[in-house]
Amino acid sequence: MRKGTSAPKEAREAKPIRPLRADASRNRDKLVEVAGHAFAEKGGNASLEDIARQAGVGIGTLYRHFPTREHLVEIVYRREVEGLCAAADELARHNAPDAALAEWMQRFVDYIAAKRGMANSLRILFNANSEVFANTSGMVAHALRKLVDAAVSDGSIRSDINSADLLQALSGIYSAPDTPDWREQSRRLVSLLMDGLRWGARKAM
Amino acid sequence: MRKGTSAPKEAREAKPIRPLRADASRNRDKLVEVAGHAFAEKGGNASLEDIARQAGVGIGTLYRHFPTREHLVEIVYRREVEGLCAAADELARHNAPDAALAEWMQRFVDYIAAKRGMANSLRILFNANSEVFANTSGMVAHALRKLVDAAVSDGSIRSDINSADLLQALSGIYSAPDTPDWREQSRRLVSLLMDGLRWGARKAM
DNA sequence: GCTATAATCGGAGGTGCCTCCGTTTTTGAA
DNA sequence: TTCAAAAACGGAGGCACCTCCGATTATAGC
Repeated sequence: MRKGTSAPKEAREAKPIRPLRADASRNRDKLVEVAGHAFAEKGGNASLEDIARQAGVGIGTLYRHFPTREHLVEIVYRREVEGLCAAADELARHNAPDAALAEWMQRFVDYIAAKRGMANSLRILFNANSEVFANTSGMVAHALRKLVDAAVSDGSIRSDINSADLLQALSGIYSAPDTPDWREQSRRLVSLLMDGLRWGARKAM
Repeated sequence: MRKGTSAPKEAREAKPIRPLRADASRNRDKLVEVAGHAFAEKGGNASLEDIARQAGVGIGTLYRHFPTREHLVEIVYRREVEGLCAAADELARHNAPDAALAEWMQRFVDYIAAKRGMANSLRILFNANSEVFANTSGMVAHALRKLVDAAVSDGSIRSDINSADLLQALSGIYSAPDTPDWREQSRRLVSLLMDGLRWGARKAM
């Protein structure tokens, strides 16, 4: 939030009776896409006017679709979580179960790295509207569980661990302090976790 | 924070070798005073330009004294905590110990009520600079302890409770959700606490 | 294809943030 | 008292936020 005296926003996304008009829908998609890049690059307070400009629409259009900065952050956030979770299925189809798990966790780290910049907006969102997070964190847990279960069944990782434990470890990564080499450190940590998981698995390495 | 692309602020209050020039000191005091009212009335993002205007100085002067909004919030906050704690001694001098304690807790509630508006700035401050809070919360604890100890010694409240317990209860008030009748509810709660404290005291009521 | 109309666009405008720097004031040493 | 240097003042300027509403455009029914 920045503007001084304005009252708290209450505008909620009215459920459209009729589908979005074709141009509107196009613009909206473009805005979300551009915003994703902008937030990743410049953090959670990238200029909304820049985003509108890059998407080739007026600032008014941006605000009609997303009444507040947080609305936009939320959509971007949700879209990326969905992407991350979809990638889990994709990875599982094309890799050995343990490799899929390893790769997915690395992507998780990258994903979190991108989100650190918008931490502040996400926090505001969290206070206002925590159901979004309930949904999305549920999705992440589900994706992780499928990968872990597959790898356990396959015998490529040990069976005395469950996905909740692993999620706990990954959460720790999220809340670690924001040092310059955070990303590298986290990637090493994930490697370490994977080694631990493979050690003592039924299937020899 | 609102401005988009600006880098994080690092400016710290340089410790002045020489005392502030007379006019500067006057302006600074006036700014803090006006800011106190403004934050209480309009919340933590009252317009800084308004504050400067009301204090009769230019916006540049405000920013020279307080490089960020949070600096100003911090000073106001600290000043008010000090006032609250000083009031404890004052109350103790002019009232019976239990009355002093009761009154002080009510003032604590009022004080918190005023601060709810600036919760967001305080949170940012807290992340950046939590030593301020360590100091001030220590002061509050100390003030409360003196009042409680005096009332216990005097026999006007029961002795099987300590000031830390009471502080815990008061903290609960702080974190309660922000309903419209928050203040009234909290005042009643404090009354209730006081009744509990007096019940079973050595000295009959 | 044509048109009425509902939906959408887009940018001007008012406000706030913060910085920068020329101008003014205070200070203290002569 | 005088005056040069140091300190402080203050507002213009550039950018961003968000709102409002006249202009534009897609859509549905004919």
